[in-house]
Amino acid sequence: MGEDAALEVAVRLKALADPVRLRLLSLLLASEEVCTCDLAPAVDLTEATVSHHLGQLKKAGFISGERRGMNVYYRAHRDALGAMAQVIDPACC
Amino acid sequence: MGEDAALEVAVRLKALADPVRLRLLSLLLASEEVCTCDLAPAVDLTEATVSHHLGQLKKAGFISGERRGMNVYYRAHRDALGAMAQVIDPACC
DNA sequence: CCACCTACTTGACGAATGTCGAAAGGGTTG
DNA sequence: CAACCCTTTCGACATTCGTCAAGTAGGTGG
Repeated sequence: MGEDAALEVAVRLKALADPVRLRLLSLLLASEEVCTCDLAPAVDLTEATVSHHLGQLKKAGFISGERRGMNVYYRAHRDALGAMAQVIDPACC
Repeated sequence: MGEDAALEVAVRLKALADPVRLRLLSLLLASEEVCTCDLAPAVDLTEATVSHHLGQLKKAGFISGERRGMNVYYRAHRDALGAMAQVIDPACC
C-alpha cells in the first residue's frame, strides 16, 4: 500500500474505530432512518456529543443526514462499509 | 451491536486505523516474513517507533513475531483480517 | 570469560489529536 | 414569541504518536 493510500484508508478507519460510532452505525443499519434525538438516549450521551460523532461518520462518507421538518434523519451507506471491508481483506469478497 | 462488543471491535479497529500500521501490514502481507530492521527503513521511522506499532498489531492479533537468532520475524494473520472485514460488513462474505 | 556489536523492546517525555459536555447559536414548528 | 431539534464553539481532560535513553537478547572476536 502506498503512503497516500494508507493515509486515506487510516482516516476512514479512524472514523469507524470508536465504540460510540460503531453503536450509532449499528442502530442506523437496523432502523433505516433515525434522528439525533433518538440516537442520543440510545447511547446514553448528550445530543452535542452524538452530533460530533455523526459529523465524523458523515465526513468519512459512512452516513448522510437529511433535514425533514424539525428533525434530521440519518441513514447508513452500506456500500461505503462494503468498500471498507474489501480494503481490509481484498480476498474476502 | 452491544456496548461490550462495540468496545472490543473499536479496540481492534484502532490498531488498524493508522497509516504506518497499514503500511507495515501491507509489507508483511507481501513478503510473508519480515524483521523489524527491514521494516523500519521501509516506513522511514526509528526501530523503536516501528516496534511500538508492531506491538499494537500483535496485541490486536493481526500479526505475530518469532525470534530466530538475532532477528525477530513477523508475519501477518490473514484470517484475523478477514474476520475484521466481516464485522464491518457481514453481507460482504 | 569478557568486552563489544547488532537487533529489538520498553519506559518516559512533549507535541499533537480526540473525546465530551456546557453554553451559545441557527432552523423549524406551533 | 416560546419550545424544540440540532450544530458549533470553547475548554478540560484523556489518548496517541514519535523519539531518546536504557535495558534485554543473541552473536562475534580478543
